[in-house]
Amino acid sequence: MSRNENFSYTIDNIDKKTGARAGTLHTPHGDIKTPIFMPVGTNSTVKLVTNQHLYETGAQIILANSYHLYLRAGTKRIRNFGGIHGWMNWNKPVLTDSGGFQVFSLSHMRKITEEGVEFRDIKDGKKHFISPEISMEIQQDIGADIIMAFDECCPYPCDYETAKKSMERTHRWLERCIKAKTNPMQALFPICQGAFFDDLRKESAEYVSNIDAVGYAIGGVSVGEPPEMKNHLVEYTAPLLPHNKPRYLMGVGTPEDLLDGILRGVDMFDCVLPTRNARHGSFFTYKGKCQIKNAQYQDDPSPLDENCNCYTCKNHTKAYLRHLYKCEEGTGQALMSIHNIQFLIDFSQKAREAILNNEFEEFYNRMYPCFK
RNA sequence: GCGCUAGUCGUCAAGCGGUUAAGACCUCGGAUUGUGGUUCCGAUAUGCAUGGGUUCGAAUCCCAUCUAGCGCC
Repeated sequence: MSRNENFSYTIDNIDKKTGARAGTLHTPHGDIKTPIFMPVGTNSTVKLVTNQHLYETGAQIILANSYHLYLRAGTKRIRNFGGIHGWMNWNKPVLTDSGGFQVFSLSHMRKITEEGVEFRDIKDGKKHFISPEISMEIQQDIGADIIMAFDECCPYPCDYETAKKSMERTHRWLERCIKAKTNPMQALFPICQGAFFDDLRKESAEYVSNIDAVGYAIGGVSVGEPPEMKNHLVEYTAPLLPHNKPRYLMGVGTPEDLLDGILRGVDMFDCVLPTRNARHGSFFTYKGKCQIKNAQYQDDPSPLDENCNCYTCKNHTKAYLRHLYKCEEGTGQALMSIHNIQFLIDFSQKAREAILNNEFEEFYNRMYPCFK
C-alpha cells in the first residue's frame, strides 16, 4: 500500500507517567481528536438519533456496517446518492466495518472458505457471498473515510490451531484487500488477530505493522473473554503496532474499557453499548451505570447526570424519562441514546485533556472506581 | 324483598377433592461490548371473599354471611 496523502496522524502528547496518547487524525472529512469514542450507526443511522443531535453530542466520526448496508440499502444505491456522506447527509468522517465480524457473530448460518464467506441473509434467507475483494468493492461504494480489512474473528474460547489458521487466513485476506482497494480518499485499516495467544498476537501485530497503513486495529476482543484477558491482550499487542499511527480497539466498550484501553495505548473505540443500553433503559453517569426504570427515579427532578450538558440533560428530568420508558415511548430511548453517546464522547475527550496535561493517571484513578 | 350466577396476586385469569395454586400483564431488580435486540434473564399468592362444616386430605363439596352482576316483584 502506498502512502496516503489524504490522511495523517499527529501525536499531540504522550502522558508522561502512563504513556497514554492524545493525537489528531486528519481525514478528508475533518479531524478526529483522539482518544475518541465512535458511535455505531449500523444501518447508516445511529439508532434513534438525528444527525443534528449527533453533531451536538460532539461525535467526530461514526461507524456504518458494510454487511447490513449491502443487504438492505444496497451499496450501489448508496454510491449513487453520493456515498454514505450524501446518502445520510452526514458531513463528518465515517468508518465502515468490513462485514468480517458478521462472519463471527452470525456464524450459525455461514460457510468460510479460502475464497471468502457464504452466508444467508438474516431476514429473507437468501444466499450471499463476500470475499475480501467484494468487501472492498462494497466499502468503496459506501465511501467511508476509513474502511476495514475483511477479517475473521475467532470465538472465545478458541483452540490454538484454529486461531492460528484463522489469523493466517486473515493475513492472506488482508493482502487481497490491499490489492483490491483503489480509492485514495479512503484509508484501509488492517486488523490484528490471533485470539488470546501472545505469540499469535505478536506475529499478527508484526505482520500488519509491515504494511504502511494510516491506522491499525486490534480485532477479536469483546467476544466473551474475562476483562483481565482483554487488558493483557491489549497491553501486549498495542505496543507492537506502529507508534506513530492510531490504534483502534474494535467493539469496545464500556467507560472502564475506555480507561483500560487508553491506559494501554489505544486511540479509537467503537461500541453499540451506549445506544443499545439506552434502548434498554440504562444510562451512563460519572457515578456509574444506572437504570432509568428503577422506582427511585419516579419523582427525581434531576438530569441523568449533573455534570453532563447533553441535550437530554439540559432539557429533561429523570422522572420524565422514567415515565417515557414506562409508557414505552420511543422518545425516551432517543433522548437517552443522545445522553449515552455524548457521555462516552465527553469521557474520551476528558481523557484526552488529562493526557494533554500529563494527568491521565489521576484521571484514571479518579474515574475507574465509578464504573467497577 | 325474592331468585339465579359469580367471588383465586394490583389486573386478566388456569385449576373443578391429593399441584410446590399454571400463565399473561403490571410492579420490582438485573443483563447487554466491530447491533439478528422495544430484546433477554430473574423476583413477587403459606394462600383462593369471610366464618363454620364434611373428608385421611378442600381453592375445589355443604351451610351461613358479605360483596358484585343479572332477572323478577
